[in-house]
Amino acid sequence: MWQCQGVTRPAAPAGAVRQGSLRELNLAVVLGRIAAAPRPPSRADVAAVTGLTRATVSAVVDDLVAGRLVGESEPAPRTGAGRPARGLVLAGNGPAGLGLEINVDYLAACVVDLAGEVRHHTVRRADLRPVSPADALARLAELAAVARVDAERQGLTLAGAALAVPGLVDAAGLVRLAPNLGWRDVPVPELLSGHPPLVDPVPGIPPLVVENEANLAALGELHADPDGPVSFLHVSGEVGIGAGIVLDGALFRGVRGWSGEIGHIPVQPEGRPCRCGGRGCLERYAGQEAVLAAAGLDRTNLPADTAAARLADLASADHPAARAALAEAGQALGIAVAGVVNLLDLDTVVLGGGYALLTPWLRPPVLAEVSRRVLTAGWSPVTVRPSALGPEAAVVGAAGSVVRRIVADPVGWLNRTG
Amino acid sequence: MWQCQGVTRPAAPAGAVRQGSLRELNLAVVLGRIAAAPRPPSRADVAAVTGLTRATVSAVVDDLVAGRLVGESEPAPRTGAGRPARGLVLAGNGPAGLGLEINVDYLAACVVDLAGEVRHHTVRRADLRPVSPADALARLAELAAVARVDAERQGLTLAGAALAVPGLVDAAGLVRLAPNLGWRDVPVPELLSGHPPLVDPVPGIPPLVVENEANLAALGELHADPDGPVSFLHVSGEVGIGAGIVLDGALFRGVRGWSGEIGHIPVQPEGRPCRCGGRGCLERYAGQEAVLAAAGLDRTNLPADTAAARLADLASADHPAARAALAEAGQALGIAVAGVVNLLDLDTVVLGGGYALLTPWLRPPVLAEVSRRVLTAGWSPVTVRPSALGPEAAVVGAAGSVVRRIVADPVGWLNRTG
DNA sequence: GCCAAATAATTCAACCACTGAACAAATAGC
DNA sequence: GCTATTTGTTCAGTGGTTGAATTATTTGGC
Repeated sequence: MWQCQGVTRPAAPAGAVRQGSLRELNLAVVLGRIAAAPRPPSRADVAAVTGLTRATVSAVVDDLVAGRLVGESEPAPRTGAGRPARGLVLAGNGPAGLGLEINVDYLAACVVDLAGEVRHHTVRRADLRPVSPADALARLAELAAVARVDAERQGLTLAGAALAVPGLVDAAGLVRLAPNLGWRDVPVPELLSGHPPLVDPVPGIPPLVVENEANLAALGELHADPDGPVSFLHVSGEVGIGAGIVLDGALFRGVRGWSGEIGHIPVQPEGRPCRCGGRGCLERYAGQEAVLAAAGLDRTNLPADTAAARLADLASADHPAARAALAEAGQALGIAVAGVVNLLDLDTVVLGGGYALLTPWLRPPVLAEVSRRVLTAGWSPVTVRPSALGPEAAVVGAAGSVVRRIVADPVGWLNRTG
Repeated sequence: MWQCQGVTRPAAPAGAVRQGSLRELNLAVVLGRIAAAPRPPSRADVAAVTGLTRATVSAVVDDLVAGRLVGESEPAPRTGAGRPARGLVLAGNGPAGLGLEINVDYLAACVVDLAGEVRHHTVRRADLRPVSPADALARLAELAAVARVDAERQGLTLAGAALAVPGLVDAAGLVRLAPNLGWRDVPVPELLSGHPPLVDPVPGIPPLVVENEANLAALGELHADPDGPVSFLHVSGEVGIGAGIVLDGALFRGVRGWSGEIGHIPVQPEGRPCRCGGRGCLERYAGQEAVLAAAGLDRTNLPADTAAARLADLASADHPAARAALAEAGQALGIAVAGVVNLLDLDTVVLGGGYALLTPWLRPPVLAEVSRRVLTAGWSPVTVRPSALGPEAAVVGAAGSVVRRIVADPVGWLNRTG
């Protein structure tokens, strides 16, 4: 009688449900089930799970197969008596997503197919700070062209691209600020428009999304582990510190897409001045520069992407300054994370980017601060674990965001004219 | 060509769309449109906005009118030539929500109809700290019974109830901890089960939801201003400090419903010890107790609910200690809010509860810290404004959460057997 | 005062996609 | 080889939307 449940998000009555929407919605439902299933399901399995009849599922699957979104796995999984089922899998010769990344000392491109498999991956190391944005994007376009050729050779069609950038991006793809690259107000889509198109346009799928790398890394982590938590904080420790917030299986971007600036959460209100204008920001205690300085390392002759590995080596060898530096960084990180957990009630924190390698030394102080400062820590333990993808999370997440979009709404792909 | 847009939440393929779902979904769509319209729309208006045909809208509206969810406003709005439209309004004689609140020094009950109008409101002042949870809930049940009679006298049917509690509530309605009430592990639904039922059961609508007051207050604020922001932080300053986070028009509750514990965000990592076990929590700098002490007021002979008014009076009269106390509280609040805004990229902060009255003195220091510490403050101003509902936000929000649920999913009400 | 234009709401045959049951296909076990 | 069992397809039936035609009710011009 006194059944209780939380105040849930209202079932969004976004748009009206027209006649044809029925099929459109069920295409997404069936495709989503096939994508989420641990092993290739039969039509009958899908029908049982969704509540649709087998007749309907068959009809929907026919459409999906005709549109190269779903294939049948020939060696059907055997169960027992009865006619053997034909397993349904996401097509490996249909649409794919192009992931791109520009970072301080490398460019990267990768291709991910519908099933989430990485089918192509290139990283080109280069210090991009002295390079103009236009030149950097020109080099990126070359990588993209190579990726596209490789994808087509494998029977894939690039349906969209996402570019990870270490900075703040607005809704139009303008990079407002990427401090570590030295970029300010760089109109990425415009600068790329002179180059050959990256992808084949598909209705409903934006050809290029420019997004903060920490956000895309969080998405990558989300999709890397289908059985993982659906709500978590992903903290990327690079030169700066960014965070991606995943809530209920979706990236939370904030009002303007600028969420996750955890690096500027105050951890010592009147502490060290920060280039953001504030004082005592987390970045000044747990950012790469601060940790290297505390460990007594000279960052000028240490490539940014090897700093974490170097620190991990030293810490493994019981180097006292490195250990102390990581303990201090972990404590600062823990103070910020405690605030986040108090605010958002998350139960999982993923340490990504450079932090992934350093998890053994960062986790204890982070957990100590969390258990001390989080009101609900007694009832609900917080898990702190390293990223599964590490530094590749952003590119892979970028490519994955494209295919996820197609899985969530396959109608555009199915209706494409090409 | 290079159209850009953010990585959006995937269209949730929650459940399969069966044949009948079509009508169910459209009932919600049409009802939602009628609810959201600034003035009573005609059937034709709804058809134009939703994209459904007028024939369909008429059929759907017939169902809604038959189910007492929608009525026709007799004095139809005149437009020009043509047959006059009949305005559609949410019914004032259909379902309503019962809002309840238990706080430190009062009990409250209110009834809100589908349109969001408050049709009944009672507050009973009493210090509930010395009262046992069972007795407190017994008194609350009396208030509820009175509210129910009044609602029925007005032709309303109570379809569900929500109870606001100043504490942490789990999914089963168990109040794990309500420090200022002195409650710990109070099974509210069980204690209320001996009393006459609060509401008439409706399928799909939980008869009683127990929820944190700050969360419900944020919902109240959301519905109080239909043209207001859909994402904001609502900070309730009472004895403790709680926050409700509204994202895209929905309350964000966290993994276990324990989000919003902004009072325990560290603002001085090694500062004043807090009863939560941590140090330097916001509550120790901007909570009622801290502010009163800083202002030189004795909180023991000052009822909790008049403390804010007293402070506002003193501050208005240029009382130096009160001014200084509020400046210090505002600064601490600003540090915490800056962290939240950096993390979530919100552009609106609503000061509620006791803070509403104190906004003139809290806003400047809060804004100062925000503009100093938020990375994106230069491009995106943050608005800090007082709550529109003030201390009534939680009860009204509680009752409103019930009717919102019905509007979002009217099928349960329409299919009820009663 | 009457008629045309305009807008609102309803009616109705057509159609689309799902439903449910029957049926064909394919295998395991006896 | 026969039965039980499960998968997948076929097909008439049905619910709900569609679009056009029709009715209803007002304004405005002559």
